[in-house]
Amino acid sequence: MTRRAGVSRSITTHDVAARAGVSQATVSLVLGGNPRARVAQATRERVVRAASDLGYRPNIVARSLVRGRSFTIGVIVPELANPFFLDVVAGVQRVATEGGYAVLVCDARQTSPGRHVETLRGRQVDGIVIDAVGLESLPVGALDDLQVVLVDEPSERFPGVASDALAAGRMAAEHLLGLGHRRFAFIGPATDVHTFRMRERGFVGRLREAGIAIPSERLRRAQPAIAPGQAAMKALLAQRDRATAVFCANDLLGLGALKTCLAAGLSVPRDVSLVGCDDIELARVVTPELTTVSVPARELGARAARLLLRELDHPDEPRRTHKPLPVRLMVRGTTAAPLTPAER
Amino acid sequence: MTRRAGVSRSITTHDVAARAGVSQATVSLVLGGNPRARVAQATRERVVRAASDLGYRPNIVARSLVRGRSFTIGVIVPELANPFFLDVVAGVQRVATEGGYAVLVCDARQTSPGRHVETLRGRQVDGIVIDAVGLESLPVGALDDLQVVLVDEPSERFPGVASDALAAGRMAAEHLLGLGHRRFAFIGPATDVHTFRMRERGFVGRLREAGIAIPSERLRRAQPAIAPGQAAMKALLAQRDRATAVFCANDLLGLGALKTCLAAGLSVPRDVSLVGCDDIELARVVTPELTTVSVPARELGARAARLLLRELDHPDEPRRTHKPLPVRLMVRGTTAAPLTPAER
DNA sequence: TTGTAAGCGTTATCAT
DNA sequence: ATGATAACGCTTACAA
Repeated sequence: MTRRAGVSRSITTHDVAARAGVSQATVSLVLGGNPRARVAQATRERVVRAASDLGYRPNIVARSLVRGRSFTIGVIVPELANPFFLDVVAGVQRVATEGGYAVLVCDARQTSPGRHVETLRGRQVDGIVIDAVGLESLPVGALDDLQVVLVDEPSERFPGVASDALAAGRMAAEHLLGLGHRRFAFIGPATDVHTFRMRERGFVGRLREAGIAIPSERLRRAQPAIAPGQAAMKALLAQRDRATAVFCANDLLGLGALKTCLAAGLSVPRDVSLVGCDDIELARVVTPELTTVSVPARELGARAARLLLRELDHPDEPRRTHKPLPVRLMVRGTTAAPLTPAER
Repeated sequence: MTRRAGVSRSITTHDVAARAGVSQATVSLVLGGNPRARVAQATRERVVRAASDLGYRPNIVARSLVRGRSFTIGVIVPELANPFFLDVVAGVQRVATEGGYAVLVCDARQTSPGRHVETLRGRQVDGIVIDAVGLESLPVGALDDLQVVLVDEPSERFPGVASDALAAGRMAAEHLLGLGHRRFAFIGPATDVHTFRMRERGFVGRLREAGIAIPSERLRRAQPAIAPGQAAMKALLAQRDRATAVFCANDLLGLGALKTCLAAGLSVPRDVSLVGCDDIELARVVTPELTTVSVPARELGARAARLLLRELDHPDEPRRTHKPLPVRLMVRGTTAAPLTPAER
C-alpha cells in the first residue's frame, strides 16, 4: 500500500527493533506494557531508548485488531444540549480517559439510538453507557453481545446506576408543603423515561400522604426542555384557582416556567413558587435563583463508566450493584410561603 | 486467540464467503463499497444475501488498519460546558457522521490540548478540528503530519473557518452608540484567543471612531464564563461615574453581568445596558432577554468539518478559503437609551 | 469475473 | 531472555 504522498510513514515496532538491534517481538514485549514480560534490563533499556529516539507511538488500531478490543466506549444520552447530560458525559469521559479508553459521544437528538448502537458496534466499541434512553425504542437484539451499563433506567438485563428520583420528587413536595402550599401543579414529560416517572411519583405520592391531590388540569405534560416549560406554565397561569406551587420535572422546564412567570409580570416566589430538578449551573444564573433538587450528574456518569470498565477489564469479578445516589434539596430564590388571601 | 467466553465471535467476510460460496476477497469487493469493483450481478446478489442473512457488519478497525485511516476525527474545544462550543461540536458531528467519520470530542478544560493531540494521534485520527485553542500552547511539532482545520483562529499553516469577530464588536458599539450611550465598559478575557481579541478591537475601534475612549478601569479582564462575569460587573458597579453600557466578550460573561446587576437591585436596561456575544440559547432564557451578537456556531463547526473531510477524502482538490461568517445583532431586552441626568 | 496472496502493525504463543 | 511465526479482519494488486 502506498501512503498519501508527503505524509511520512509513522514509526512502527519494526523500526524500533531495527534501531535497537532486537526482534520486533521483543519490542512489543517491552513496550506493550505486558506485566509478565521478562526482558533483560539491558535489552529493555536499549528498546526504550530507541523508541524514544524515533518518537515511536503505538498504533492503537493495530492493537485493537489483534486484541479484539478497541479501548473505546460509547455513551448515548437523550440530549447533549441539556447540561445535565453533558455533566454525565463529562463524568464518563474522566473515568474512561483515566482507564485508557476513548469515548464516542452520541446525542439521541441527532440520530436515533438504534442507529447509534449500530455505528458503535461497527466501530467495535467495547461497551456502551446508555443514559435514560428508553430501551424499548431499540430494535430487539440491538444490544446483544454488548457490554452495556445503564444510567437512570432500571433493567434486569444490564447493570446500572441511578439517582434517587423518587426522593427528589418527595423532597420537592415536602419543601413546598412545609412552606404552607396547598394548591400544586406539576410539569413533566409523558415519556416512558423512568427517572421522570419516579420524580413525578415521588411528588404526587408525598402530596397524597398529605391528603392533597393534583387535579388533572394542573398536571401538564411537556417535553423536558425550556420552551415546553414556558408553554406549560402559560397554560397554568391561565387557569383560575391556579396553583401556588409548581414542581418541574427538570431544571430546563423550571427555567422555562420561571421565564413565563416573569414575563407575565408575576413576582416569583411571591405569586408562584417554583421547584426544578437536576441543579444545572443555569439554575443559579437566573434571577431569582431556581430552587431545585440537586442530582449528582457527573458522579452518575463516573460511576457508570467505572462499572463498565470493571466489567471490561475484570470480567470475572462480581458485579457491584449500586444503590440510588442521594439527591439534595437546594432552597434558593423561587420558593416561599404562598400569599394569604388577604395579601392577594 | 480465544475470545472471552460467552461472547460469540462476530461475523466476518470469511463467514459470508463460505455461505455465499465465493472467496473472501470477492465478499470484500462486493461489500467494501469499492466503486471500481466489477462483480457479476448474480454473485453480488448472493453475497449481499448471505451477508444480510448472517447479519454481517464490517469491522471498521480492520478496515482502518489496512487503509491506514481510522475514519475518525478529533475536535478540541476550550470548554464543552459553554453552549457555544457545544454547538460547534454538534456541527462537526453532523457533517462527520454523514461522511462516515466518528468524532472524538476533547474538552481542553479536562485535559491539556497537547495531551489531547497525543491521544488523538495514538488513536490514528485522520484529522483534527481545533477551536480557539491557542496553538502556541501546544508543544512544537505536536501537529506535524496531521490534518488540522482551525476554527476562529487564523494561521498560515492550517486552513480554517472563522466568524466575523471584528464586526461583532463593531455592531455592539454601533448599537449602543445609536442609543445615545457615551460611557462604556468592556468585559473580556486577556487571553490570546483571537476571536476575543477581535471582538474587543472591533468594539473599541468603533468607539474610537466616535471619539470615545474606554478608561482602563472600565476595561475588565475576566475568563469567559459566568462567575468571572459576575465579579467583573461587581467591580464596574462599584465605580463612580460608572458605565451606562457594557459589552461582554461572550454571552456567559453577559449572563454573569446581568445577574450581578439584578442582584444589586439595578434595573436592566434602565440603569445599565448590556450586550453579549454568541447568542447561546440561554440568552433568551434570562429576564430580561440578553441583547447579543449572534454567531453561527453550528455552521462554523459544520464548515470546519466539511473542510477537513474534503482534505481527507479529496487531498488533491484545492483548498477552499472561507471568508469570515457574518454575525448578526440581536436586539433584545438588555439595551436601551441611557438615563438622562434628570431621570437619574 | 473471481480467486490467491500479500500485507496493515500489533499481540501472543511457541521454540530456541 | 529472545526470536520466529501465526493470527486479527480487511483491502487490493495480480493471477487465473
